Amino acid sequence: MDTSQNVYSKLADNLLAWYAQNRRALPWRDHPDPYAVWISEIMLQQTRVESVRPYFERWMAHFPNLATLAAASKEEVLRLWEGLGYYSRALHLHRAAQIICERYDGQLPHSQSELLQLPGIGPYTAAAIAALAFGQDAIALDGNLKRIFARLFDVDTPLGNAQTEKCLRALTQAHLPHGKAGDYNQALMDLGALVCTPKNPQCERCPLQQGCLALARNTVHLRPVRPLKKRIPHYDVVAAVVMHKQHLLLARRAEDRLLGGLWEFPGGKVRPKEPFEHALQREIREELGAEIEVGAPLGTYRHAFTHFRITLRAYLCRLQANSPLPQALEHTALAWVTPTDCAAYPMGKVDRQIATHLLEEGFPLVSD
DNA sequence: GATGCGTGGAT
DNA sequence: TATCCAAGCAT
Repeated sequence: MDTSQNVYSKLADNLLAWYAQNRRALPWRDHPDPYAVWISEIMLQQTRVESVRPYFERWMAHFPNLATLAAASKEEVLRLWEGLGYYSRALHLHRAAQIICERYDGQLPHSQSELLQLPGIGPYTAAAIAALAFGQDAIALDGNLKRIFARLFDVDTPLGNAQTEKCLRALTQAHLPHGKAGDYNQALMDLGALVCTPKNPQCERCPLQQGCLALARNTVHLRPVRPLKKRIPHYDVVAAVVMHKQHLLLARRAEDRLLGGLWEFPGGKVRPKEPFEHALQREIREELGAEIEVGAPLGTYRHAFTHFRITLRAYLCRLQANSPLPQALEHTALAWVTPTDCAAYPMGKVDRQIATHLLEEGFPLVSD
């Protein structure tokens, strides 16, 4: 008789039975190899399944295995990632692939401690790979699991709080069916995505409703308790489409900053009460050591980042006759391109909109 | 431990 | 339109 805890809890029983009938068909579930699990887990960080789906398919077609990823260029990797956001994920993925090739003969390590050493892999992803790819008893404590267990046990302390996290980890661990961590984790993620959703949860369809304390107390909509949010600032930003000798200027952003590694039309924040044209001349002088004439406005773009919003105004610009050529003083590279060339340069959303606009509206023919 | 890091969809 | 938020990680 097994007297250890290797007796599945009623919770896990009900959950796994529900999962057997309701599991989602997801592209990465058709790929049994650890590489696919890893790629999908990185893409899914803070990102919705429906956003990830086409990116994953395209990525696997382009980089079918770890070796092809390791051999790729950063530009290629970022181009395939463009639009997914949090671009350091792509650069970390690329660097980790190279480390795995060198240090582990191209095979993802199995232990969570070794996985944790790799760039872009934190506690969640290490546990997810260990459980889903290698069948280990690990808890991938993501937002879904936290939400579900905060409701099941009516946890009334805020997420992010160390005590709350410890409590939720203990609760999820206590119900883990040994040897079935892969299904357990994925079942909870599917339940969180399909039934125990952040808004309008479908409690009447939930396989765990009988044991849900928040449902019994009518506090489901209050759980989990979210930490207080800060107001996000708004900035006016200007960007220069610098034309010179029938080409326009792109600049590559530093890799450790916002939109790291992506190419942009250079510019920057407008200071309070500063005229837009003046701000643009100042930014180009500071960043590129060049003097420009600011010409026609090319458009206004509003965009929301996670922690601030911008209104960006783009202007057609030319180098002043006596200006030095632009240099990459704050960027990592510069390129003179045509609008058609832009497709090859990974960009963030707004810069891509500007590039597309230039392509569609025609390249302004300015002689100089 | 707090902050910085994208984007698109739902409400 | 504004807000919320979705399978976190690095510093």
